[in-house]
Amino acid sequence: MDNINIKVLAKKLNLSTSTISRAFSGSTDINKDTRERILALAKEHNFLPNHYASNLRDKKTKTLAVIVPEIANDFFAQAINGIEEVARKKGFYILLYRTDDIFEKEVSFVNYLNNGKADGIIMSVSGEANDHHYLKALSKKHVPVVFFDRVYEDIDVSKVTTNDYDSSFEATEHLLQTGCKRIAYLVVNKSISIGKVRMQGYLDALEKHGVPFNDELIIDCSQDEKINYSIIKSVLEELKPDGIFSSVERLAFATYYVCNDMKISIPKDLKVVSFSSLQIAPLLCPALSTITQPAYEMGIKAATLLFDELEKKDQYFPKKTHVMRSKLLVRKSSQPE
Amino acid sequence: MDNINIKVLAKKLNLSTSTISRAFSGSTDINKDTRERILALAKEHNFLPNHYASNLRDKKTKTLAVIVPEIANDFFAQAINGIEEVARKKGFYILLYRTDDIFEKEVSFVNYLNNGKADGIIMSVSGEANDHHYLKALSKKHVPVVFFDRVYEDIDVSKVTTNDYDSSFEATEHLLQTGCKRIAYLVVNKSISIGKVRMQGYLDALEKHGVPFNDELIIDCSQDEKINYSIIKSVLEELKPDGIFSSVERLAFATYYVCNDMKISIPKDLKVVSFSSLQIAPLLCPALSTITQPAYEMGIKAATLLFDELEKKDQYFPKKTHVMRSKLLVRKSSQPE
DNA sequence: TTGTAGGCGTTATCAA
DNA sequence: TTGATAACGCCTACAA
Repeated sequence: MDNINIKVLAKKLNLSTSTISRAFSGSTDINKDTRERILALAKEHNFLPNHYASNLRDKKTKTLAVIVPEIANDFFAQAINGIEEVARKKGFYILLYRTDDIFEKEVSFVNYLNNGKADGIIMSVSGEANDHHYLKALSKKHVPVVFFDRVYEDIDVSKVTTNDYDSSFEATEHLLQTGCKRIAYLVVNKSISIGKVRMQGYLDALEKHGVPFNDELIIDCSQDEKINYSIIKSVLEELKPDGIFSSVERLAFATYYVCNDMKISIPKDLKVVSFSSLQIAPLLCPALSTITQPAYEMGIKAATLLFDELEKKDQYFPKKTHVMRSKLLVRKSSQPE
Repeated sequence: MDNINIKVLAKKLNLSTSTISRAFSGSTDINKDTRERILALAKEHNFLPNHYASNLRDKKTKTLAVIVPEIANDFFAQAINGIEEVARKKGFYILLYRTDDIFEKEVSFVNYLNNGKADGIIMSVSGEANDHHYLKALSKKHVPVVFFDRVYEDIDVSKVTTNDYDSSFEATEHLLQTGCKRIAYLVVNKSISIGKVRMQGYLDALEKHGVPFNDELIIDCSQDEKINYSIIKSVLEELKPDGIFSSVERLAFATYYVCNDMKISIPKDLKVVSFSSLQIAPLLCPALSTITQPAYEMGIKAATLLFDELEKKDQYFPKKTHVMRSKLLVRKSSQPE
């Protein structure tokens, strides 16, 4: 019994395919007994209606595409958990895609989604704000998109972000108050929006406190951990900053490794604060001061916005930008002696 | 221009739908110019063949389902990375599902996959070895399955595991050699296979070294972090172990938190070793001794086995069990003074 | 090299 | 309450 479908069931029960179909659709237009007979036989044969065939008919995939730069990162892992939570309640499934922060991968995946593969997309973007026609094509097809955390400003979709500017400002100010004079800003790609916004908070805090801005201390890192290690190593050797403000978690880790090897003591010789949603930040050596975003809640919110939009497919849906609060958690790595 | 499909393209170009279809299938039975005209127009309209319709015809979804207990965990995150790597090269996509270690979720998702939703399944299981007919139903439909890390022994599918017994034995022996006399074994569900195997290594090491086994020191924890915290706290208060061997990463973290709060010094008062693929284990306070599994490679291997099986769909495919090596990495948390 | 026609499995519409 | 039929978009024999 290999290929089971409603036709086969119909024949076995001397019913029509439409009746079988109704047994699964929760329709009320069906006799209770009939339904039960059908479901019993279906169960016996482990039958469920073919998802792809149903989709072909109603153009509903019950699938959400989630696009993130990386997975092995507590922020995204928790955000995905939040998205999944909501999706599951709605009976939706998650198609996951990782871009490794490579813009081309993002484009190719989004294009792939362009023909009915998913009902909606939740993404944290990976590129710079230049050519986004691939995203505009989606909106023509009424595939709703929600950005979270990393967004393209020029695209009119709902967005879930955190108050990065404020947090960056606060973190930088905190470092200055602990006595730092030379704070390096670590960033992966300073021209994408998230790098820019976070940097602006840093810059403005410096200005407010009358600390001259030093271009050298903006450290543009890469995707490659080894390269980052050597970049940071030479920064510490040559520029001798007394504070590090990292816009991305893994650059803080790289800093820790370099400091371990160079016997630089955190926080005595160097204070470190980083954007990070690492749950075990308090367990690091020393405990890492973080700007922690409500990752799980952001996932929930992004998914909720997406479903709101999906459920009002026909009407115009005003795009919303939801800004959540991140928190500066001062720990040992940035404490004054 | 909302609904674009091959019919529309055909009409615009005065061609038949079959010709359009051929332009996308890489068929050679088509004039180069014709193909280019078609592809050009398609691109202009951002058209790609509808995945669901194609699937309905060829019964190929180009989708892999991945089922894991949790996502916010370096082991699984890295394994997923490995799976995705292979999948992407084959042009496949990943449908991700998280069970939270709840058996019912696993069953319901597997059942859902039972009707042509995915071409294959890679999973790390969440239940005990009892009723597995829901998995057997899959094999009847020739949906290949590969287990990784957490497996059901009684199901005949390919498996990718690590030498957990040896590593547990080695880790326990290591703790004994550093002078531990009372080693507690932390486990989440001691009756599932992975808990059992890891425990056996622990037991045998104790026996080899003539240390009497104490039932009290097998600590069965839960899914809930707060509950785990209090379980571990009372264990440390009342049973006063001098060593902890944790079969699961998050129980080691819980131990760290408890020790921080109770001012128990690791490794002086308590030595800790844990299964964990946490990449920043060396940065913890103190650096955590781990049994580290080759998570990424396991993902690669699992996906490769699955594709091997998919590509030989018609022939009989002998199920393979691939055992990879995990490594005991001794760090500060289990060092003798 | 291109076109015609039938069917993949389901469901909505309409009729009985 | 149930059944017949057409259609979703695509692909593949087969025919031209």
